[in-house]
Amino acid sequence: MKHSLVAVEPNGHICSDCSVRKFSVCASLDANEVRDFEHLGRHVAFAPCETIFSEEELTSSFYNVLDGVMRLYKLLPDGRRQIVGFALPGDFLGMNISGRHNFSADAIGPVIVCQFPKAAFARFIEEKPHLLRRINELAIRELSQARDHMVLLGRRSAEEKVATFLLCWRERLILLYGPSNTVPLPMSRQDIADFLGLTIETVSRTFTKLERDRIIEIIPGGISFLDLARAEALAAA
Amino acid sequence: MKHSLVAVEPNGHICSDCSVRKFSVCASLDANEVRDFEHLGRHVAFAPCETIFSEEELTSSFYNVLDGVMRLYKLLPDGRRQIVGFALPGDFLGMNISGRHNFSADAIGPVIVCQFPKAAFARFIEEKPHLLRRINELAIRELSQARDHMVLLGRRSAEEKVATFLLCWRERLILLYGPSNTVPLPMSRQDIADFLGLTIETVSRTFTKLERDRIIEIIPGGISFLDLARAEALAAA
DNA sequence: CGGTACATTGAGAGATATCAACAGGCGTGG
DNA sequence: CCACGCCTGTTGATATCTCTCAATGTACCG
Repeated sequence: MKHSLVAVEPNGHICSDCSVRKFSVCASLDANEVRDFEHLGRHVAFAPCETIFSEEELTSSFYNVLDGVMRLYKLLPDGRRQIVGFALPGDFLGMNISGRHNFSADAIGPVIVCQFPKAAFARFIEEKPHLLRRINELAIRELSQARDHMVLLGRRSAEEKVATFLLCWRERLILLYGPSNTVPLPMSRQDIADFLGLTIETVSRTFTKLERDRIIEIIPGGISFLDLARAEALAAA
Repeated sequence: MKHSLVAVEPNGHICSDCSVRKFSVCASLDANEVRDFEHLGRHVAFAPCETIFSEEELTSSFYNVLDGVMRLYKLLPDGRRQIVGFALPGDFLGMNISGRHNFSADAIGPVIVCQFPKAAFARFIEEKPHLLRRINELAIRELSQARDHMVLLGRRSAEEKVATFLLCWRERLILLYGPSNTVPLPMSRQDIADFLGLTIETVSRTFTKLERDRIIEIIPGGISFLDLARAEALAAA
């Protein structure tokens, strides 16, 4: 794996133009604060499959995803993997209590992040209670999603899991890129399986079944919904 | 179900004497602030199985658990239940983005909470960034626990689930009440099953198996660890 | 003492995992 | 440009774990 921590724009970026500003922590900052904020972060690009940070590693930076998709996961000692989430543009990563990351993060495709040194960020936040409030808001939202995912992992069948995943993923993409019934899936079947607590074979079979039932159509790099209503019925069940 | 929202001490309590102060959100407040804080909360007692709040209900209050154990859960439309956590003294409940609770909370045994009207609490927090920071800290810790639980739900066997649960529950009780190899389990087998994504029968069988293997001993209202090392080996696996 | 709720145990079924083979796409290198 | 190999995904056959259904046991309480 190449280790290409390339700074794309060494502090030459303009936050006020940032494409993820309104989704991100920075949404809470006013024009003046954004100017100060610009000196804090630097854009960094990661190649597909590169690791942004690993579980148990000391936290030296926080990250704001600008472009691309990341998988966030935890490993058991014997190698079993649980993906705890996928990060999309606007997501803010790295907050923790212990000073160590409590999950790992890989780039799925090419990824660009805005990286903030932890110490400088902590100093900046010190006199910005509204930024803290924004971060808190994001944490609470994530917590709510985490609980939803617990329900999925603990109490749903394979078919329900896959249908729910496809619908939720679609919703997230709609928020970012606008409505569409075609849903790109940049992650592998293995990633989906590890997210849903299934095996790759079960995921594959379930996709095929949903296609046979004319609920989705499998297309290269994603799926397309043929019958959203029936998909939602499966997911709600 | 009786609806006994009895105010135990109608604002006659003294926060500085509070048993959960050092575990709770209030830990971040200094002596003066605590005095103001006292006027905000009121102690409320709930009988076993009473509901403190329900999912989707409008959030009118936040709650600080003072005594007892609560189950926090979500229901699927068809009645399947996933317990997303158990609340113990010191836990702070009710934060959300949407203005509605995103899970339900029942008392397991008798419970006493410190209830804060949402609006008053929001006003109080306004000029107390350290309280906000404390709340954020608790949210981030919970998020980390939620992710750990996702790994358990998605990737662990029944035996691993039960062993992990017993050990984690023991750790939490140790933090509150000091070390012991005897672990009270105030929740029912059904609660444990719904927490671990199992059925009651599987939980019962697994308890029995752990006892046959001389790892635990089942006692009325709880278990006792006979071989902590082997339990930890099962949980780590 | 009987009843009810909870827990345990057993037998069998079913969903998902496991193991194995095969197919398709893509890049590389001849 | 085509052939080969690799990687990912799909499909099939079988195994296994956990669930389901049913019966029994146990503790608590009126």
